[in-house]
Amino acid sequence: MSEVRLRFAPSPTGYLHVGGARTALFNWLQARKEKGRFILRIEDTDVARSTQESVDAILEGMKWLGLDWDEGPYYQSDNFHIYREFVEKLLSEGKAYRCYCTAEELDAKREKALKEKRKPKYDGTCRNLTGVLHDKPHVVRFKTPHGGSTVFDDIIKGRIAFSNDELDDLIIQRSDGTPTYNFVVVVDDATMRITTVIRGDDHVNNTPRQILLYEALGYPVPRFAHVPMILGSDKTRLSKRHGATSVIAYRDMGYLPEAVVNYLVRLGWSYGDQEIFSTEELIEKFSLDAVGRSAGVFNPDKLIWLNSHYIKTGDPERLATLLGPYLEQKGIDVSSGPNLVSVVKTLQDRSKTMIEMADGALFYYKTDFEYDDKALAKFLNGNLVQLYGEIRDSLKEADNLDHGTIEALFAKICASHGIKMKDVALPARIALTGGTAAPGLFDVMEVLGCRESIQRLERAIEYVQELERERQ
RNA sequence: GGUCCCAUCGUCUAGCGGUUAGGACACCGGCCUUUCACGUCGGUAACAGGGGUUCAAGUCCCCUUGGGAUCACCA
Repeated sequence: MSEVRLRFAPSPTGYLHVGGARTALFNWLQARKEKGRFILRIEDTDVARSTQESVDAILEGMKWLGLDWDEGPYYQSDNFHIYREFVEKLLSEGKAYRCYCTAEELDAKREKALKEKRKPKYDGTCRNLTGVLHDKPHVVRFKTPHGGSTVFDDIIKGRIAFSNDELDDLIIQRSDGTPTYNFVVVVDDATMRITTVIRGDDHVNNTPRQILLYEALGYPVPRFAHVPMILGSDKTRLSKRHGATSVIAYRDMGYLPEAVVNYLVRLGWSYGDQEIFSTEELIEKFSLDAVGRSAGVFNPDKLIWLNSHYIKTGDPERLATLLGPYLEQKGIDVSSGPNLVSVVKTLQDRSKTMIEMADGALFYYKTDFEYDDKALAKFLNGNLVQLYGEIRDSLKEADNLDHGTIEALFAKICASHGIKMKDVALPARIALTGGTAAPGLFDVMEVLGCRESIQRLERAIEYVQELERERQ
C-alpha cells in the first residue's frame, strides 16, 4: 500500500492569490484527511520571472492560513541536472528527438497555419531527421504517438478524452538546455511519487500530454482533480480589478485566517447545508467528490459575514493579541488604556473585521477625542451640565463599577427626574465615547473604570459649558 | 477557429427520477433596544432554450444558446 502524497506547486511570480490558496487548501485537506503527506514545491523553471520575494510571499500566505507542509519547499531550479538525464533517456530510447527549427521559422509556420485556419501544430519537420550535427542549436521535442486517444478519469470532472492527433510534439527542453514546464511537472510528480494531483482546471488541456510523458518515462500515472477557477463579480477571471486577490491583503484588511479558509473551501465545495466548519471538521468532512465542476464567483459579502461570525465567536484573549498590532498601526499605545481583552469583549458583536474593531476601540484609548456636535445638539437644553454632574457624582459614590450597579445607578437617575433611559444614556454616551456608535454604555463604563469615566464626564461638562457660552 | 470544460435564486450552493425546488450571503419588512451594531421573525428571488427516454425529469441522453479554459523555446 503506497503512501498518499499530494503537493501544491506554485510558480513564484507573485503573491499567493485566493485561487492558488484554495488549490493549496484542497490539497492540504485531502492530505490531512487521508493521513498522507503534503509537499510544497516551487516551480521556478522560468528563471527570468521567478523571484525570491514571491517565494517568501507565498510561504507567508500559506503559514497565515495554517497550511503546513510535510516536505519542501523543493525548488525545481535545484534539479536541472535530473531533468537533463530524463531528456537523455527519452532521446536514447527514441521517444524524443532534437528539433533544429528556429523560433522564427516556427512563428512563421504558426501564423501561416492560423491564417489558413489550420491547427497551429508543429509540422514534424525534424521528427524523423537522421545524421544531423548535435552542436547546432536545437530544442528537444517529445515524440507524441500518432493515432489513438488519451483518456483519464478526473475526480472532479469525470472522464475526459483527447485524441492524440490533437496533441503537439511538445518541446521538453529549450535551446538553452533548460527543461519546460510540462516535462518538469511530470518528472517531479513522478519522482516525488505524487498520488493525486489537485490543480486549477486551466491544466486539463495539459493533462493528456503529461500522461503520455508518464507512460514514456515508465511511471504510474497519478489521479487528477481539476478544480474550477474563481471569477470576479462580472464573471471574468478574478483580478485586482475586483478587489484584493492576495490572501495576505485580507489579513491586512482585518480578516481572520479561519474565515478565509472557511470561505475558500465553501467556494466550490459543499457539505449539505452546512456553512461553518472548523479546521478539524473540514479534515473530517472534505471530499473531492463533492467539489463542483463549474467556476464560482468570489463573493466578498459572504467572506465578511464569515469573518464577523468568527470574530463574534472567537476567543477574546486571542483576538486581543491579534488586535494589538492593528491598534498600534493607528498610533495607539495599548498599555495606556483599559484591558485589551475587556475591550475586545465589548466589540466582538459589532465588528466585521479586525480593522473595524480597532476603529471601534479607538475611543477607549484616546482621551482627546472630539465630540459629535450634531448628536450632542439634541441634548443642549440647559440641563445637560447638571445631568452630567449628577452621573459623575453618583459614580463617585459607587465603590464597585460593574454593569449591574451602573444600570441601577442610571435607573435611579431616570426615576428621580421621571425621564427615560435614553434621555440619560444617549448624552452620557457622547460624553464618554464622543459619538453615538459604541458598545453598550454600561459595558463601556465598566471597561473604562470609575476614574476614567468621571474624568470624561468632567471634560464633557467643560465642553458643554463652552458651547452654551457661545450660544448666548 | 480547433480541442476541452461548464450551466438551479443576484452570489455560494442542496438536490443524485416522484420535493410546496431546501439552506447561506446580499436585499426588503417586523420585533428587540441606551446609540451603532448583534440577535430574532418573516418576505422577494432560480432549474438557459428545444427535443427525446420514462407512468414520472432540475435530476438520464442529444441538439441549440450562452459562458470559460487552452492551443509558447510561460507556468
